[in-house]
Amino acid sequence: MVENNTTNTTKKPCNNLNFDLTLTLSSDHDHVVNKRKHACVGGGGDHHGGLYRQDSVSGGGSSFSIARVTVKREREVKSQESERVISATSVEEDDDGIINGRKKLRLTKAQSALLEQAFKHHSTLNPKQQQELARELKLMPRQVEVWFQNRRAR
Amino acid sequence: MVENNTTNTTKKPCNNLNFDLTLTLSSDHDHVVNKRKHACVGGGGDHHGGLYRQDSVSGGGSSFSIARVTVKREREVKSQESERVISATSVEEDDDGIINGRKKLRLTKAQSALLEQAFKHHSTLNPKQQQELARELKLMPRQVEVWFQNRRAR
DNA sequence: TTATAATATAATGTT
DNA sequence: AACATTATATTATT
Repeated sequence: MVENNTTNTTKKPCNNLNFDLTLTLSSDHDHVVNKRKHACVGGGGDHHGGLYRQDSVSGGGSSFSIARVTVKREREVKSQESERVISATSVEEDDDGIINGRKKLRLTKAQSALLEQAFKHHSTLNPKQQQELARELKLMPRQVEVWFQNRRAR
Repeated sequence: MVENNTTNTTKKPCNNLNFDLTLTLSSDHDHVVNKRKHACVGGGGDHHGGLYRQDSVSGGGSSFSIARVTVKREREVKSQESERVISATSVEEDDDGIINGRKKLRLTKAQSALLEQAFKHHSTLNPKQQQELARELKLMPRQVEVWFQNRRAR
């Protein structure tokens, strides 16, 4: 057999359940983005760990739901009406979820900006800087690291 | 999920370079191009392959065409034909009124069917299969790849 | 609006 | 860490 292609990708992208709730705030110009996800009851859970969640807000150990703010560029609206929606994604397991498959988090503008700034300084970070940055961004060091790797790759 | 390929290492070292050259052919009718505005906070960091239409029927006369040549060089020489994938894309107006930019092609039924079949076998393809499939479908490998990605995501 | 092709990017794996 | 690939989210088009 010359071609041994046994890439057993029996991974089911069955992840957690997402609730979308929309609330309106007033702020700059962001936009509504609502995405439907399929809900899956957490059954298997064979996934290898590796991903972490970004969250950790003061408040103790209760489960907290991260809010992903997806910003979308307006076409050419100059109205300063402010209506933006924050879709908060509630996850059932949030303690130290290793149950996460491959969640893709979207960095906020602030986070990206900060990362960019840091990138301008050094394209690579020392562990110390990495930790620091991660702390500021409320991200795991690994995520910061990954970001830098991806950034370098562009 | 680490499947070893000890017997075969037909991996894709993927040392590809992309040349993109644009040639204009008899554009006697100007039209509005699409707008691909994407201002990222990253600031000058996006590069990704463009994907253009293939399958030109070349019926009409007035069209504005863009050709993108993608030359893939492989580090590992193959005993067989080393085929460089040259995809020249023309844009026509009859069958698909697609202009450059992000054009969305519509797959024919036959194409979809074949892709579906292939998908049933493996939800992912190795480069070789991808190339083969692309060849049969008269599509660019990239498009096959994208199709599989989207299919998986469903 | 829905469906889907195409793109961008976060995360993973390999070398 | 670079490099390659996959997964997922978002954008754009029909």
